[in-house]
Amino acid sequence: MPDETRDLPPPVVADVNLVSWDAAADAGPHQVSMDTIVELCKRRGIVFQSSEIYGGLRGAWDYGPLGAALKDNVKAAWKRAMVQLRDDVVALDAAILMHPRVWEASGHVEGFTDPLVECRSCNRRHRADHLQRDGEGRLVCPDCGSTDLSEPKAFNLMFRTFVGPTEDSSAQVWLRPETAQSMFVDFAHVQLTSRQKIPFGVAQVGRSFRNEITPRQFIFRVREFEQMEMEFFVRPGTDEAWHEYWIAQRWDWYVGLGIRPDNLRVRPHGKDELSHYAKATVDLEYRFPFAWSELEGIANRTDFDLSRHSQYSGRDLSYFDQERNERYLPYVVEPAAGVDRSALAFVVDAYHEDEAVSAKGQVEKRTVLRLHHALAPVKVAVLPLSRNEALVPTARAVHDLLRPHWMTQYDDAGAIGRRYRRQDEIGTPFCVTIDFQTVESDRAVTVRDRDTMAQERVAIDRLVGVLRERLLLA
RNA sequence: GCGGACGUGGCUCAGUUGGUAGAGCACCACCUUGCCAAGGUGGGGGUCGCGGGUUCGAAUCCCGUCGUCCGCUCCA
Repeated sequence: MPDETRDLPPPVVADVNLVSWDAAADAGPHQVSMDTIVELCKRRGIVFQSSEIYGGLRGAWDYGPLGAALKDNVKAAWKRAMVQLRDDVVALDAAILMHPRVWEASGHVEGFTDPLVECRSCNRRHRADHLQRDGEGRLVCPDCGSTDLSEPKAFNLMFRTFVGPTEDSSAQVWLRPETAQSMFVDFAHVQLTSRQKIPFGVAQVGRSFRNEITPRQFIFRVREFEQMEMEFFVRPGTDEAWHEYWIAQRWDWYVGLGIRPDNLRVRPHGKDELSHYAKATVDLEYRFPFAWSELEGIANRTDFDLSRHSQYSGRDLSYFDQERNERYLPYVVEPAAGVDRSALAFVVDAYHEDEAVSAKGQVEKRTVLRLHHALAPVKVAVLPLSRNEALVPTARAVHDLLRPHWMTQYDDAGAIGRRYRRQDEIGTPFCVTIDFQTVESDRAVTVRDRDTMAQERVAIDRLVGVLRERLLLA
């Protein structure tokens, strides 16, 4: 007798903020403007425009030293939660270039390259060359009969390139518009070699490319971006429960990394909004300064993808469930997140302006990025109280002590208060300060907390241990 | 894609009716202070997004182009 609950998810303990779509709720209050975020990112070398000295390229952005570290941290946190801490998800790192037939099977070639018109009455899209015309030669919508159609447009949202030296059509390939397809195409191979049983998932972080008509909102909508996608293969009939499960899991991931729940919501897609492959989709949305916008889509893709790839490749991608003694084509639940969007949301949510009392006793504005420790680009800054020659060698030694453990910065330029502010602005959780007492008597340093600005004196011998305890790295 | 606005040193901006660019902050050096930013002195850095045109002469006028923002559109 098979255990009927074996392939079901654990119960969902949901405090998920399920909301229905409400356009009126669109204009929420924002603590910080996008301009401020963009300016901070540019000024501190976190993110700036690609190819800027040539005038820039639309929809392409470069991550500077701190941004690269932030982005790496986001991806690492995702892989840790999705793969490392789980028995039932394995990783994949597949090629961006894939056999062109993949995109025929997936529906992307059809959907992306034909001249399409959109009906302004019923919002359906149709191939312009398949429509009838009325007596006056106007195209007619086959669904509602309206002639109010948009001009035909080539929806060429995939980037095209060529393998090999010749640019003939047989050499044409696409840059992938999503990472998901490699998980489907490689499904059987990964399942076999990893000895996974359904339910299980395949996770991948990687670049995708979409020739968006209108890149917008800084790094929110771009043409080259990174995705964190996981395809979770389940037995048909258990898909809806797993869908709920993953919605809750993904919610917890963002909240666990510091996103305020008030700024996060789950928006189920309406029927008209569903993709061709999906039975149900929800968007996990963040309240960006410009609008509530999608961070991640969590879709029930059914067996659409495996079925299509079985059909197009001629390979049987069904799965034999030994325990149930039955063969079936697995259903797929897919949490698909954007790295760039998440990074942006983490920065926006972490941005705070508070007040601090200056050396002169005046209340001054302080900008602080309250990033989760796991996401902060720099974990510890080492600051000698001054550049005095009595302090510098010890400060350097302390820095050398810490840098094997974490990403650190050493800074001795300018007043100590200014250096604290610099670190606050990039979200460094702790500053370690070396003063005269350190070298003259107690061999201890002060550890200063980013959020409270409180300081504690810690012996250098205990420093690594204390910081390890304080740093919440996952 | 359409309409509007904009594009001056790393950042934020000023540049009068066209005559070959300034400020604050930042940065660097030195001095000073030394636990929560912007004290002193000195210094580097821009030819005004890019290309073309008008003009004796353009950051300043015109055209094109690239890019940014807003609205609409689009958004697998």
